[in-house]
Amino acid sequence: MVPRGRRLVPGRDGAFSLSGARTRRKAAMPRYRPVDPKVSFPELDAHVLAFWKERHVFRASLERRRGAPEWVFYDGPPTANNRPHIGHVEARTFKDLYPRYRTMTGHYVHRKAGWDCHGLPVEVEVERRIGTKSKRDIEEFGVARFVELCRTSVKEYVDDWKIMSDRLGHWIDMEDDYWTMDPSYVQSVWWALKQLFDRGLLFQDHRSAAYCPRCGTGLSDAEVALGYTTVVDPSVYVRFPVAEGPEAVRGAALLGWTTTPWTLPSNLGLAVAADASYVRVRAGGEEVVLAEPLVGVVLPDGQPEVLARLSGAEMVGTRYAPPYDNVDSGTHRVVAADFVSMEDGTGIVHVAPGFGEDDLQLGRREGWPVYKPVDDAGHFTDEAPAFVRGRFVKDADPDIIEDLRARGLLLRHEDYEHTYPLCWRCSTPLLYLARTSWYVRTTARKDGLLAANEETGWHPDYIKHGRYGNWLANNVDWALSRERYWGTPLPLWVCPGGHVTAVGSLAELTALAGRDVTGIDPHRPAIDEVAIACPECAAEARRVPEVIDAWFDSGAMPYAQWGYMGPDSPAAEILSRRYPADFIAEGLDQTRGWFYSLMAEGVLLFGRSSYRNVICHGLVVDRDGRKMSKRLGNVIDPIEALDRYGADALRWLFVAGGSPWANRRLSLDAIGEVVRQFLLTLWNVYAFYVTYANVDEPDLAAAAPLAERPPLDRWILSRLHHLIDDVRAGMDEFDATGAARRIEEFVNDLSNWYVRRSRRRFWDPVRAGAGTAATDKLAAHATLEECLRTLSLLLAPFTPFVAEELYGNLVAERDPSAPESVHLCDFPQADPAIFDDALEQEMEEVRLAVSLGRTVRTEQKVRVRQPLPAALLHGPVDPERLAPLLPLMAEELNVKEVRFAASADELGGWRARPNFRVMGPRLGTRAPEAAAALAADDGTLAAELAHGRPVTVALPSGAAEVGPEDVSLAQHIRAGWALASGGAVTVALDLELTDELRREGLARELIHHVQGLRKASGLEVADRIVLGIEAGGEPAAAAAAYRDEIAAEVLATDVRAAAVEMAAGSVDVDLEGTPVRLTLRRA
RNA sequence: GGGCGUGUAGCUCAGGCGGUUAGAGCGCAUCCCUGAUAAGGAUGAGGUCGAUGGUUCGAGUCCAUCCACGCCCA
Repeated sequence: MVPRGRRLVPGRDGAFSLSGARTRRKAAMPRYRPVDPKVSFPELDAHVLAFWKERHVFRASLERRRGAPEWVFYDGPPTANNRPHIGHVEARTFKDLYPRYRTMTGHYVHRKAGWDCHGLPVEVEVERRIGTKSKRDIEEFGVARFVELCRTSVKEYVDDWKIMSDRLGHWIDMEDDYWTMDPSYVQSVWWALKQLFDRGLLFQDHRSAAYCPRCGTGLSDAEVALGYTTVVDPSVYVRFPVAEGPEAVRGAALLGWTTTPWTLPSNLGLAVAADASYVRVRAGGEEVVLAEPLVGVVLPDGQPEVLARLSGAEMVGTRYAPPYDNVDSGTHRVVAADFVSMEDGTGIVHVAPGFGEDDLQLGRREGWPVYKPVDDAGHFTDEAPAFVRGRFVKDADPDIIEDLRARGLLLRHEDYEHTYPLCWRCSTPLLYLARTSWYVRTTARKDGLLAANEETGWHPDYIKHGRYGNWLANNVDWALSRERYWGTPLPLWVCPGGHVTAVGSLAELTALAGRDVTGIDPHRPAIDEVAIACPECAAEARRVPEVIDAWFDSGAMPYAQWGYMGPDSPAAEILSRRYPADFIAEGLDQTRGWFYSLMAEGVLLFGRSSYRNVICHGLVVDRDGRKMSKRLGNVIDPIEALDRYGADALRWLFVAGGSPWANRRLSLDAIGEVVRQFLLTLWNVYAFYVTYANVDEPDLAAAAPLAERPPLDRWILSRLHHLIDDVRAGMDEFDATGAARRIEEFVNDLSNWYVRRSRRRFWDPVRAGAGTAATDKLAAHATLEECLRTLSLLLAPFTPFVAEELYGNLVAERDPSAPESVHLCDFPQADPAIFDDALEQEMEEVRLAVSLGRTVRTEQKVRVRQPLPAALLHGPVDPERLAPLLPLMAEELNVKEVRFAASADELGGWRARPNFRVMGPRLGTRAPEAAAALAADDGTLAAELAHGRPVTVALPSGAAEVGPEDVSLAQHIRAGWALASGGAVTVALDLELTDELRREGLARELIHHVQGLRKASGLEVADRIVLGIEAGGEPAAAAAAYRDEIAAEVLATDVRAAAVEMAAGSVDVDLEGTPVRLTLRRA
């Protein structure tokens, strides 16, 4: 165990050593651990991870909030059948970010990891390995062996996930995690299913399922989706002679259309669109009925003569003669259905409920039987017409078409190209067959689901009433059963008498079975061997063969992760505290997956959704917008990316780089950019601070109170406190991206204005000796330290590693009373007393003016090292308020003074641009005319407007009055003038140079080159030197005139006009055509 | 085929309620600054804002249709 206050830190040489017992204690405050500007973030990660592990910081962060209000997070279990990819890093980033934040704001955020173990993907993975191709193969292989391999496979992949999560800094409890295959989890799911069964929400019905006749197995929806291809099928137009119906159709034939002729012997009805228009036409000597918009397509030849017209609704109830009389269902009539399309076919759809899903549901609505003269292998049974019996259905298509033609029922036959699913294993066209399935009656709770959705905070919000809301609005019952092996067994036992018994636990099963089965594995095949006596008739009941949809497992995690088995179970107390979740986060692809199963089970079992807020992030794609896949070879390995750039870079990229909702085009370069742009900028500021703080070890506690510090300090601290508010506001409304962008802007301001403008304050007194500047230096140190310290806290949830490093060095390693980790601290709270909105506004004006001044210098090709006499400033600013900030501007622009122009007119002419927001509505179509007049203005009109006087302009459509409010004014810049204008602010520079100023400029050149030489010679910042300046002409005169200033600036104890002997470094430079030789050595 | 989303500079992305001159970073070119230096600043090149049509005094923004890509569903 490492003693308190000591921790592993990297030494200067990159080696890690124990630190904490400080030996160098010169002043009131100890030195900081030196910071290498050439940081390696992956190395930083490694030692921070070691620190967290060593000190059990995650556990401590939870312990610290024990008893505090809970903020509930649920981990959506990843399917453990593949290695994690870079997209999972995004999900984990958000899963980590918000819980860390809430912990820092005073909540107890329990985080239990979970793994989704069951399901077809796992089976497929194992099948690939052992080479089985069908269910028969698996049964020959042995279900017990097969299931064992599934279990092993899951465990292997979970290890990969743990490594990735840990490396990313994702704090989640991996020790006490939940596995959906654990017996306690399975039994909790059983409890839920029994609840549903007891409430009449679990029932058996038919379901249209895709079936591969070659493999002899049903396919899951996901598998079917893999196999959509363009195929050519027969397209047949068939006559259905009307037997009885409205006048308009009597004696004609209804014209139906299908691409599956083999389903015609199973026809039970015809469907039409109620609000569409249908016509009876005479064509080629016969009369047929079809949808009006399709007449031209179906009957292109001849001139079909319209004999009658009626709506689909009027056709409902019409009876017709079916093409085959093998079925006597008494159903052969026209019904209305909303799936009838006017895009192709005839607008009259042949309905065979034994096959397609639409047909099945329509038949269910109409109370029709599920007629299916086809066996599970796709062969016609004895119920089918004699000439096709025993044959494979697809093979029978040509014979059926021929038979229809022979009997005069076929109007037309052609080829039809469309997308249709093939078996992803063997490319055989799939058949849709009605099979029995167990369902959850979610439609009975549809109102509850819709209400729960309304109360859910979706991020992004358009999911609620878009993708997800639409899905709920079209809710159908949840087809729960799967005829597979590796899954939660459906806990229903059925006796020969058809009595169904739902079993809620192994204990219940033990009671029913009359033997102790509490120790058995609740999976196939072991569970299938347990028979019970039917409670109703005492006959032997066996379990149904199905397992359940793995989505039900994952949706059960709110209660099953605790092994909840009802209000009397030991887990009831914990569930009452941790239900529902305040927050979940997963990818957009989960909309109809986990987001649904989680909400549906919550509503069905507990009457409410299982989550309050959800972050639904986009997917990661490659830089061409393509999905990342092994096949395309465009995957980014998360571990490789983490090892190369560090975890913080990836995390920051996902949070701050673009919208979380949109798909992300990701490349390794983009990650590197984050490092340079954000992390290195922050690191440079940090390294800068530590370097100078270590030179003279200031006593920060003695710094002047804020009100007495310079405006620059008050400005950055006001910005800092506004930042705190902004970050909190963003995080509270799940807008981490907005919060991160505010932080980015702040770090930019801190680095490129605060530090840039404060640099001298950190070292001047070191060189000049203590004096009046000492107070100012202390203020600078205290201010920058506060900024960095606060940033470490603000950044802790976002970039936990670099935040830990900053906090450790700046706080924890110096103050034994402070928490040892930034993640054990409270999130900062803004102090409104520090806000100074006026100052922030004024600083913006000054920065704009500086930018304009730089523009002038660039345009005039006058380098910044050359001092100029004055800058002239004009704009809608308050000179008095701006006055304290002018020294900043003078220094940055290297001018002797900044003055305000008495009037803008002395700087240049005016230009007025139309302000359409005002002028547009007022002048309407004449606005463009007025704009043209202003564009043609020579400055006269603009000058009037600039002085607040309205003008009358002559327009082609007549005179119009234009007032100052109709325009925005800017200075007009004439070529050759040393002046620049942006918005209403104008800056001019006085370019008149005296010999005096020229010499000062040369002195600054000399200083510049000496500083470069110092560095090139390997000197430390505080080393004193002896300097030799060999020059002639003006540079020599400048060196002589500014000897003391140069000496002070470059820390020279001696400045000579000759070469320094034993020089540590020398350089030859050219100053305005005069050669100069500089030499120096340590004093 | 349907639903939802996305499409803005070579690349990654911003662009409250419509306001006419569309921005940032990276990359490129030129210049500048610099004891924070593998940073920073200025200027420039680079855009038919996916396409077409419409509404409006005015459209990247609103409407319609279409195209491409992604996800989900068939």
